[in-house]
Amino acid sequence: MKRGCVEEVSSDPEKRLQVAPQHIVTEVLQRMGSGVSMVLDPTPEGGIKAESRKLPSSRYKGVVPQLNGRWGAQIYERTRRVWLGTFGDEAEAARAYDVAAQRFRGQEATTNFQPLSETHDDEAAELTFLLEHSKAEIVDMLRKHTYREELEQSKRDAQDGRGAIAGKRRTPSHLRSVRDLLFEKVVTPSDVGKLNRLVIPKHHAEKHFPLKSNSSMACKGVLFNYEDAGGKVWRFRYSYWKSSQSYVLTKGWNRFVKEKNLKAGDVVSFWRSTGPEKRMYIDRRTGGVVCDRSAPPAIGQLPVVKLFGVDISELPASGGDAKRGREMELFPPSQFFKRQFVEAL
DNA sequence: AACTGTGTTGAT
DNA sequence: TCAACACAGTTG
Repeated sequence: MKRGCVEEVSSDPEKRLQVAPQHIVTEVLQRMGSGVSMVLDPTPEGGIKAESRKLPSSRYKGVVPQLNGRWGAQIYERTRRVWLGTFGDEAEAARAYDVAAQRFRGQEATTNFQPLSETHDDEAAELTFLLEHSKAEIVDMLRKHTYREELEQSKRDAQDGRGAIAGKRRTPSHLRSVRDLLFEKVVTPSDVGKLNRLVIPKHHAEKHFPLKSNSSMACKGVLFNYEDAGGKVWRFRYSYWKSSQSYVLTKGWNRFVKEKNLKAGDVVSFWRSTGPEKRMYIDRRTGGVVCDRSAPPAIGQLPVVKLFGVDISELPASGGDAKRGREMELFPPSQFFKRQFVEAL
């Protein structure tokens, strides 16, 4: 039910209606809190109580009703369904579908609303944003309802670093494995406790992750994407807490602690790729051992390619084209340790 | 208990 | 591809 604070800051969705809702006509029967066919709802609906159990179809493509009155969004890729999350608002679900459709199928995709056009600066930026992220990343953002927020952040970032490296291409993955260790921290009890935050030592924070003080970024924080040794992407909110005058990773940190079973005394290290991409990596190890700087956590060079425990080296590779598998950056939300989709370009 | 999203199927 | 339906698996 919670919504991202920056929700729908950009383009007005209503003006973008492209595919007219086909069945505006029969506004569907109100969904009573009842389930599909299980509950014998005694509602005196005047004789159509049989129908009253049926879920209302959505007028939007890719949107399906949920029993609780919410809406799910989904898109199909080949034979597989890719779930895009649930939404309280039907149109919001439809917008999620549109985002996925345009990332999965390009600008020609059929959308519920006006598709993104490169003629508007704003929408061109969004198209770029879409291409800069893998399908899995986009889906993850949609499911977590962080898409708008991350899009806006990327626009802000683009403002800052505009100029020199305008039209550069994506760095090939084999060039992304070179990483510099930025710093590491032995986590304290409070870092792994119920405070749900990691304090970044001030000197490291100011050196590697400077926040312009007084900027909105400093108060509300920014989102960081980190990749772990398994290739999974973690998103953390990074911000400055005035009260304690400290830099912290907040939202998202708790999940990392839980999933990695991080304990006080363990060491987390932060890395950055040396290429122009400036990808960031996070790694962890159990307490005490000194890190070997010459051996950064490498992915993509392992003999066996594993994705969340699933060996993907056997997946169909379609003609053995080397280009295939370029974008195998899967990182399904932690709940799904199954092969959701491996995208090839 | 409430909710999410997967398993499955039939229609297009 | 797609949505409808049922309901198992998760989450709060």
